[in-house]
Parts: sequence; structure tokens; C-alpha cells
Amino acid sequence: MTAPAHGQEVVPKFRGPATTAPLGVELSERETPVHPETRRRAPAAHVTLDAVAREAGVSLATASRALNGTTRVRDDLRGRVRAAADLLGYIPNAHAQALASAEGNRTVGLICHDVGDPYFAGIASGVMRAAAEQDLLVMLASTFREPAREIAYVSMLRAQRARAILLIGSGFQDRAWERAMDAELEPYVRAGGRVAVVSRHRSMRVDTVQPENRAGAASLAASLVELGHRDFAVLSGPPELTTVADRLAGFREGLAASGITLRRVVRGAFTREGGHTAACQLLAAGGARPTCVFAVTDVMAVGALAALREAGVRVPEDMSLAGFDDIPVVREVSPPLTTVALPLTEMGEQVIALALRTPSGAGRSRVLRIEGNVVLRGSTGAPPGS
Amino acid sequence: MTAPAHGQEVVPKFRGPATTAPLGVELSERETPVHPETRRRAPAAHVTLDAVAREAGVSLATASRALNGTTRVRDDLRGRVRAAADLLGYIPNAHAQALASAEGNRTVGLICHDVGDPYFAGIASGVMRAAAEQDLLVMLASTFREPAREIAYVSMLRAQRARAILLIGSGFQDRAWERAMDAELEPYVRAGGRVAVVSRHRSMRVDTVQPENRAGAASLAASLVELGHRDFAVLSGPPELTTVADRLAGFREGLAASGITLRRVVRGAFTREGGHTAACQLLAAGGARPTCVFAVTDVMAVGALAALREAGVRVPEDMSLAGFDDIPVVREVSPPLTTVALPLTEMGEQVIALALRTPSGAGRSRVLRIEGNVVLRGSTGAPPGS
DNA sequence: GCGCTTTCAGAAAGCGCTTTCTGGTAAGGT
DNA sequence: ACCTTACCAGAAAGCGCTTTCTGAAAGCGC
Repeated sequence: MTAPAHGQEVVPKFRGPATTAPLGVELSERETPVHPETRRRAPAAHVTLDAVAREAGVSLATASRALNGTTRVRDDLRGRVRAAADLLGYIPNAHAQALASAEGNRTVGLICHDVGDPYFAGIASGVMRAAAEQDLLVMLASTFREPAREIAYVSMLRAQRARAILLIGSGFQDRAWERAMDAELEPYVRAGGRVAVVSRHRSMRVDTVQPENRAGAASLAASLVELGHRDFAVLSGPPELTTVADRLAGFREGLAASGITLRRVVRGAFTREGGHTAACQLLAAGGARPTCVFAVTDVMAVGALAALREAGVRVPEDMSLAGFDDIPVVREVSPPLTTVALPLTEMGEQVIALALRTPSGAGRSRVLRIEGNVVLRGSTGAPPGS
Repeated sequence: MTAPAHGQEVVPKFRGPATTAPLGVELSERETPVHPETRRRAPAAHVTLDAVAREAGVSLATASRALNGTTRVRDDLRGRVRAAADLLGYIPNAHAQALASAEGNRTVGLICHDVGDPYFAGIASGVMRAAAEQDLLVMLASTFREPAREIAYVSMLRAQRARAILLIGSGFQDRAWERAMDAELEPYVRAGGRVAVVSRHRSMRVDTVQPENRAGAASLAASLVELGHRDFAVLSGPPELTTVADRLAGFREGLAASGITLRRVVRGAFTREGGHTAACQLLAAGGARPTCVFAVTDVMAVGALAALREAGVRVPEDMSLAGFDDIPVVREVSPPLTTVALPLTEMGEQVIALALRTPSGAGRSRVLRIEGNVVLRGSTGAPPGS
């Protein structure tokens, strides 16, 4: 029911005497003495194009054309319209415009897990910059990692007739969810909507900015092996996230190339706390400790670093630690974290560019691969006793 | 907004046969079995309420009412409409809705300097959470600190008929700018728009979430004096930002209470680099070094910390360092930064709540003061040689 | 059974724009 | 002078909804 959404407010439709709202009184009084009936209209109506046209002494159509410049309008008329618009402080009603013109409106939707997370904040920042350049407005949605919310947002964005929808962050490897998402996206695309994603699984048939998670993790593994490590653990995230799966697989591959088997994988939430907890678990577990730990995201790595410090484990002397993403903070912690660097802001710019570019041919989707660069910093070193 | 419109479910819904195509199928070629009549409509047109009404065999008005629940509709009709909407995959056109109904639409605008900055990301995160709870969509804009862009965004948000506009971060103390901003905001408010701000100057006549910058900085100063420091420097930001002015003034006050005069203020950009550069300048300058440095924001403090480290200045042994805001990262650096903690996420929730709450009486604006708590961490200690 | 009030579906009037379509006028051709 | 073209302003038809307003049908007391 709609009820939950609108709540009890559904009732009031008549503003009745309330028309003379406190704020409106002094400000609207200066108007001409209007017929009482006319008064019933919106309290503080917006300036409409109609008013501008009247003020300028031209027709509605001419006013529209003068302001939008779609067709030639005589210079003097154009001037009059512009002046009138300025005088009245006219601001076009974007909804009316969107409704009347076939032209898509100027908003794009951006759906991420959480803007508070530096990874998404970085990408979002890139999107914002690119959007600003093209005079686009961005509707940002944080799903807080609830799959259902993500779909609900796509739906809302569809309702807004957003020009493009950007999905940032792993999709969920869940059959039902994928189907539902697809059911939401397909009609959108068919109706001319653009969709582009960052970090989705490649099976999605949409334009994609795809970090080379697998290759990146593999080459990180190689670098760590080169430092002398043989005994690894991974602090992993929710396995249903494709990013996690890819990075884990890549890391395993990289180790396997040197004949090394990954001993231990500890799973945690995709957050700082998740990393912290996972690291604690790792330390608590008996047996020989690994000499090197790879957290699948920097955010988790930061949490893990804190946990290690608290436990008195020196990094990198006692244990090396590496992350993935290269969010800004990893350069500030001590020791600074070794990681696989992804150009976050740039990825944001790319994904919106991808979405806005002329559509790829029938059913074809473009994939922009982003290479991750291994950056060795202070958090990794030779294994203890070597 | 479709979910609320159709029913209680926020859960992914599986629509009729129109959406059952698996991922593998060619997107563009698929023919959905539709009624011939339905077919004659525009090729990729959206499903309209009209189509739903026809499918359900009721009038447009009834369909609207059935979906929105504004008026009682016979149960069987309501059911038919719901079914038809589901079958057709109907999604209301938010623009048409906004145009037709006096009810404001369900979007709010959020204007900040840069989502990439943890301070704003934190607040934005809070806003997002609150917005999600109320089924609101957030239009996020980053001004990248260009005053003109900020005004342009307000204008765009006005055009969108956003229900509320949230301004996060200092305004500019610039006469012309203030005037322009006011000219933009006043008609918006008069037309029923809501405005709420975080960290603006109190002279703005809008609902405000106001961190106690002055008091916070003063009590930080007191704490630092208590540690034994007598010789201070401040790494300050652009003086036209009210936040900077307040924190600086507060800090001075705090020192003055103990009869101490602030020796040096180095100005830098409001960024990590700004803090870094400012710190370098401070160190490069001749004369006795201060024993304690206060950076007006944590972001700058983090940059300063890096600069100090690079210069071989030990913190806090050689020099103490403090910031303001308590962004998440300051807990991760070493030493963790002393700062004045602000509940960022909460402030985000508050500011949107403030904006959405029933308007305050004629011209009155509410101010929600947020106290900052001094948190002493490892970056501050006794002055050297004491 | 007759007027009364309710209840609720449908017709229709917009909401504020864009965009045909129409038609008047000035310019150009013969 | 007469007829084309161009050019451009205005009238009007929507865009997809919500919300009156209107009236038919049903309920009810006497």
C-alpha cells in the first residue's frame, strides 16, 4: 500500500484558510487584489514560463524558444524574453520539461554500497566531477549492502527517468537477485536508458569498468612471494561478492604459480570492523602464523592493521600485510600499506563516460579493463627470520 | 518510488512473462508476446498508467487512486489494477507525478564541497541513511569549492522542485556571494522549499546544524595548555570560510584564557595537501618552533602529520599535533590524532530531519548546536623538555 | 415505494513545458 | 505587380499523471 510511504498525510488536500500561511502573508500581499477564488491557487506559486511570456509580450511558444534557443527567434524578442525571465526570476520546471520533451532529463543515478566508504567516495567523486562538466545532476543512493534496496533504487531511478544508471560495487551472486535486477534493468535499457557498472561480474550485459581484480591479486601474490613469503592467509569478504571471489581466486593463482598453496582464509564483513575481527580470529587460531596476510580490500586491511598492532604483532617485522584498492588512507597509516592501486576517481569518470557515450551496438557491451598496480609500501617486508 | 506505490514490498518482484528472459538471451532481439493492440504504441515507450487502466478495464482516475490509495476503491478493482500494473511492469513517471500533484516530489538536494573528503562523506552517509528511511532520493552535488557552482546547483535543485536543499560546509564570507545565494534561496523557501545547513554562519536565516566550532577549539586549546604547551601554531584554511574563522577565533580564546598568545598562523588549502604544505612552511620558517600545532581540520592535520614525519619531527615527542572533526582516518594514523570529535553521520541525519520537519514559524530558524568533544590521543603529549 | 444521503467510478481539467502545425509577412524571382 | 520561398510568431496538441467535479448506484428511514 501506499499508506506506509505517505503515512497519514494522505488526508489533507484542501489547504483552505491555511492559504494565508504566516510566511505567505507579508510577501504575497503586495499582489494585485485578486478574486477570492483565484486566491485558492497555490500559495506561493512558482514563476512560470507563461508569466514570462506575458511579461515579455510574446507567446508561450516564443518564450520557450527564446530561452532554449532551439529555433531562431528575432533578436529583439529574444532580448525581451530574457529580460523578463531575469526580472521575474524564472526557473524552468524540470519536471515539466522532462515530461514535455523527448530529450532525456539531465540526471543520472549512482548506486553504491555506502558513500561513507572511501572506496565508493573516491569513485563517486570522479563521477561528480564528470557530471559537473556536463551539467548533469547526480542522484546518489547508498544501499548499505542490502540487495533489495539496490533494486528498489533502480526502480526509483527508472521512475525519475534518469538518463543513466551507474552501479558501483559488486553485484550479488544470487540467482534470484540477478533475475530481479535484470528484470528491472532490461526494460529500462530497452526504453533508452543507459546502464554502466563498476566491478560487476562480467556476465552482466552492460557497459563495464572492470578492475582486473584477478590479475591484480595474482601479481600482488607474486610480489609477496618474491619478498620471500611462503605462508599466506587471506582476510576475505562475503563470498557472494564477485570482487571477493575474483581477488581470492587471483591471489590463489598467483601463489600457485610458485607452487604455493594458500593455507587459510578468514572471512569477515567488507568493513574496517570486518577486517579487524577477521585478523583477530586469525591470530587467535592456533598453529603457525602466516608470515603474510592479504586483506581483499584496503578498508579491511586498515582494520586488520589495527588488530595486529593491538595484538603486539609488528608489521612488517613479524607479519606482512597487504590490501587492495589504494584508498587514500593507506598512505597515511604506519606503516603505509602495500596494496594494488586502482585509480578510483578516474574509474568514476570512466563509468559515467561509458554510460553517456553513444550506445554500443545491439546487445554488445563494452568492458573497460582497469589494471591494478602493485604498490609495495612499508607494510610488507621479508618474512621474519630470513 | 515504485515499491511504495504498488505495495508493501521493497523486495524484488518478479513480473509477468515480460521479464522472464534469462541473462543469456539477446537483449535487443527478444520479442515479448504482447497483445497486438498494446503493440501499436510507441516502440520503446514506457508503460503508462493509461495502459494499466485499460488492461484492468477501469478508468485512468480509478487506476491512479487504486495505486496511490488516496481514496477508497472497491477491492476487486484495486486488485485488478494492481495485477495489471505488475503484469505490465508499470513504473509511474515521477515527473508527471510531480507535475500533477501539489505534493512535493520525493527528492532532496545535498550540496557539499567534495564527497571525496571524509568529512563530507561522513555527513552524506548520514543523510543517505535517513533519506532511505523516508523513501527519499538524494541529489548529491559537489561544488569542488567553487562558490559559483554552489549557486548553480541550488538553482538546478530549484528547477527539480527538490523538497529540501541541504547545504553542507562553510559558506563564503563574501558579500556578493551571500547576496546571490540569498536571492536564490529566498524564493525557494517562499514557494515552500525547505533549506537546512550544516556549519553555515549563524546569520543565515535557515535551519542549522551548527557544530560548536568556537567552543570546541577553545576547549581543545585548554586541553593542550594543560599538557604544558605554551607555544602554539595554527594551520589554518581559507579565512573566508566561516568554519575556519570560528575555529581560529575559538582557539585564540582558549589560549587567551591562560594568557597565551597565538604566535603563528600558517594558511593553507582545506585539503590534505594544504595541511602538508602549511606544515612544511611552518618548519621552514626560522625562529623557535612551536611545541604544539593545531590544524583546523583533520584532513589538514593528516597532511601535516605526514610532513612532520618526512621532516623527521617526532610526534608528539618533538611536537604535538591536533586536528578537528574526528574523521575516521585519524584513528588509524600513528600516532592517532588528538582532535575535537564531531558526530558526522549523526549530523547528516539531523540536518535532513531538520529540513523535513514541519517548518518553523514565520521566519524563525532553528539552530541545533552540536558539541565537539576533545579527544586526546597519541599525537599530543607534554612539550619537549618538560 | 419515495426522497434522502453515501459511496465510489469516470470524465475532464489542468500541472508547466516542448513541439508540431498553421499562417502572416517580408524577401526574392519573373 | 504577382507568385514563390523563407522565416518566424502564435495556436494548440500533447507529455503522464492527480484531483476535482459529476453523476450513477446503493443504502436507508418512514
